[in-house]
Amino acid sequence: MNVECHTGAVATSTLPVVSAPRSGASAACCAPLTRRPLSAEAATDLACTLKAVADPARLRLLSLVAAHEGGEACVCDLVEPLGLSQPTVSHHLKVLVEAGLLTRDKRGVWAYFAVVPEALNALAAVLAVPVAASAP
Amino acid sequence: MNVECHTGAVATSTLPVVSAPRSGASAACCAPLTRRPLSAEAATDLACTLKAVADPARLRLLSLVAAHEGGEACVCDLVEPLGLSQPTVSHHLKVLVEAGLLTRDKRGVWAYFAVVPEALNALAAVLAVPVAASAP
DNA sequence: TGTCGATATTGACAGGCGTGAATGCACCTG
DNA sequence: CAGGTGCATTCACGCCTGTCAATATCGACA
Repeated sequence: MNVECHTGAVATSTLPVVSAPRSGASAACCAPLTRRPLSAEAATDLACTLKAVADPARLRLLSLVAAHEGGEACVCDLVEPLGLSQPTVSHHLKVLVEAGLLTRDKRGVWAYFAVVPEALNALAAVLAVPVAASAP
Repeated sequence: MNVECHTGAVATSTLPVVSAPRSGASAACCAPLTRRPLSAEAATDLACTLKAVADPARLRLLSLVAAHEGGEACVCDLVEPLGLSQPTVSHHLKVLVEAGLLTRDKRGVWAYFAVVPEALNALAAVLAVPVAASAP
């Protein structure tokens, strides 16, 4: 497992989800995981994005940011409720941004983060099992 | 991060998804991640299940099993396409089973694995962003 | 310009995790 | 019963990662 996890695009495929917020939009937009085997490369990419989400601190960050007033929050809003140090929170936020799940908007001294719904929805779409997954 | 990741139930909440395949069904069945902050405990549980999925080998396993004839596959069907050793494949399968994402059915000498659609769908449901996540 | 406050980066450490070799176990078959 | 086969477990190793302390960077403001 030495994967780099570059930008955060998970098999961007050919059709972007909505309008590619950054470099590579988000998670595999239209590959229902089940149905047919993933290629090793596609699996690696998907795993990169999932790894970004598979952490309690980052899940709470996503949750906190989304639930925050205006749909955005700055680091100072997040440090206390998480109970982690500021550098650690900053680190997790960076991971989420690089995975395309969060956007960073620096206004003055503050950095405001907001969730990218398309990214989360794309992830959900990959995991979801289509109605007839095993019935050809 | 020292979390145990016991059975694989992610905040089973009160209403089971379909009929709890094992001990604790699967992933948080009805908590849209966004909307309101996750508790530390809920986040830990969710992360446990997500960690089980956030691995290239295990993603491919899920994919291979689901796409396999009959919707089930035994270890010997999976070792070669994955390119990993049999013990490693067995290890990954165990992780997926303990996360409630796969079922193990030992018939004679062979162990047949099948995906638990409810578990994957529940995971997807948690990640998906409801239509109006930031508009109260 | 100098200082303060908010955030990001670096360095270092401990623990977790993916991996394979070797081995054990259960079940079928002769 | 003996041998073989499919799968699980144990052990050990190395990389990855989450965390914090210390420090750097950048913008606001007097």
